[in-house]
Amino acid sequence: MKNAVLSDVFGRMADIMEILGEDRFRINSYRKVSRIIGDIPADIELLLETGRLADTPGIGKSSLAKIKEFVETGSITAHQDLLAKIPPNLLDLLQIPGIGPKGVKAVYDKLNVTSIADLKDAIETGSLAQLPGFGEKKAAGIARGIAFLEKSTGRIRIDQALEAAGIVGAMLRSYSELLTIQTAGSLRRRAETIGDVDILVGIAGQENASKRIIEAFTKAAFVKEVLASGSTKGSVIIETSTCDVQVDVRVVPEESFGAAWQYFTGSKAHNVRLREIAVKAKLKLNEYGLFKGDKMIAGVDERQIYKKLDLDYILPVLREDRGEIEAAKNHSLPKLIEFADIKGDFHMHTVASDGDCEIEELAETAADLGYKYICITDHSHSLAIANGLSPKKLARQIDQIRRINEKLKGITVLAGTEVDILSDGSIDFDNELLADLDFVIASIHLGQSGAREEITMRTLKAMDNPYVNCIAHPTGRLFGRREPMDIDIAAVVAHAAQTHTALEVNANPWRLDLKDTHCKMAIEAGVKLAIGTDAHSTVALGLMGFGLATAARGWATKADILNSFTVTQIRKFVNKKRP
DNA sequence: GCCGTTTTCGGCCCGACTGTTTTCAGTCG
Repeated sequence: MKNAVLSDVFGRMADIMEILGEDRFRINSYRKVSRIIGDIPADIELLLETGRLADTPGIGKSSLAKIKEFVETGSITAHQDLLAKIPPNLLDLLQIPGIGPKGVKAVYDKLNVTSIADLKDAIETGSLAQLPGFGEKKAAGIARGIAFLEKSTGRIRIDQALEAAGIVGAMLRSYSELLTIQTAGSLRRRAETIGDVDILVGIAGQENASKRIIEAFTKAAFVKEVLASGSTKGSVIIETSTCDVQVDVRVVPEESFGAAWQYFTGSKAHNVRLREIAVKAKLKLNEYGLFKGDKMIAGVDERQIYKKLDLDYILPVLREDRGEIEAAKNHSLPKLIEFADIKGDFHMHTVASDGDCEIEELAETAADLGYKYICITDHSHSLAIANGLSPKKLARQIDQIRRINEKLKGITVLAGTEVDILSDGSIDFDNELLADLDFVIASIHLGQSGAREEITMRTLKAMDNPYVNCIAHPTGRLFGRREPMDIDIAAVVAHAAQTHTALEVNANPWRLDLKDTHCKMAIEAGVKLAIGTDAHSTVALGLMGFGLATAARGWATKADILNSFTVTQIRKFVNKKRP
């Protein structure tokens, strides 16, 4: 929790310094520290104590002192000093697309604008357009930016981004079969949420073709608003079934496609590191290729970019500058979990609780996906709102599953439950009943707003139960709807390792819980991860890929993921904990 | 502010698009 606040403090210091026009390299350092702290899954105090923070690249003496001050006193003097230099609401202006630090400083200095409301007034009265360096068009653009900001919910979920990419991709494919079309950006990296959708188009030959493609894209029927339209790049807002999405299309010549794909996939931090490596090797890296002087030495193929920089190929899910570049240098990148490794799904609901379909339907769909098993995990009786099963009903479902298994070929249905962790940390079913199940996942649904100690205690106590094999959606977050519970993940991970309990990677794009950095933390502690789609329909079994990507973003290999186990191996895993 | 198989000082990644510019700054990714 402190990490997020601290990361924000460094970010805000950078923002203020930028408005004040201070040295941009210094500002960059603050931004980097902000990102690094935001990426750290463990509590910052712990890292500070162990001295590991001081060894972290990017965090120097000065930042370390500020972090120490924050941990000890709860605030940073330098931050307070900076805050005193600007009106409190001025930073809000930076959120508006179309106005940056220079613009914010100008409207503050010249028009005494100190908030978004002030800026709106300045646009309406025309005084913004009068300001040197601005003008009618710029003022109108900023007005649109404010409107967008007021309506937007911020970043979108990955399923929403994929829908937008599908819409634009289909249009581009129908425009010409000869185009190479790929998604890039945070969507390709399968980041947990997406800012805008980046689509890259490769064309062979003709000069004018690029401009025509951008024109066709920006004039397509799905376009709600054009943000930019040039000869190689177009940026628009499109409407999807659930929200408005910004989509950027960039066209590059085929011979540069690999370099461009690398470049537009990011992350920015990853790319900065790569270009630094290029510069050190007396090379230049941009979206058109890797160059030695004027000569292109890589560009068509993305893999060649990494190769020529003396790096092993880094999969998009790892490109966050979280140690993957160092690992690529000394050939120690993990072999990440792949869909082909997945043999089953640990979390799904049937009509017996709040799902839409029968056990057999789930089994058939899973078999079509190539799975060897599924685990049925309906809710338990305390979760009345989800029609949770009584002990009697669960006992009957277990019998039903045994009978179904006698008929099924090629796939095994495991009898399980998603049992509620009650307010005192006890489990919603008796151990006697749990002992009849093949696999038990436990989760908190009630009292999620409890204090940190309480939520953590409940979770740890649940893991002490010898029949609990996995904690489902450990933080309970729902993007845009519910903040994660206040829970000590480091303690949960340590206890999971101790009690031989797996942690779930919930694959639902609303959840992705555990998240990537928490997955990495769990893996480093030797904890197994169980990916569960939490499907309430057969279609939702297809969400596996999101959980898989999240685990892979946490550097998961086959050995870390319970879904790669056979049924026999799962029984062994379960029995190891049982009395 | 951070960092160092060319450096403890002097560097620090790269380009497209827009608008207000008469040669470029600001913003964005």
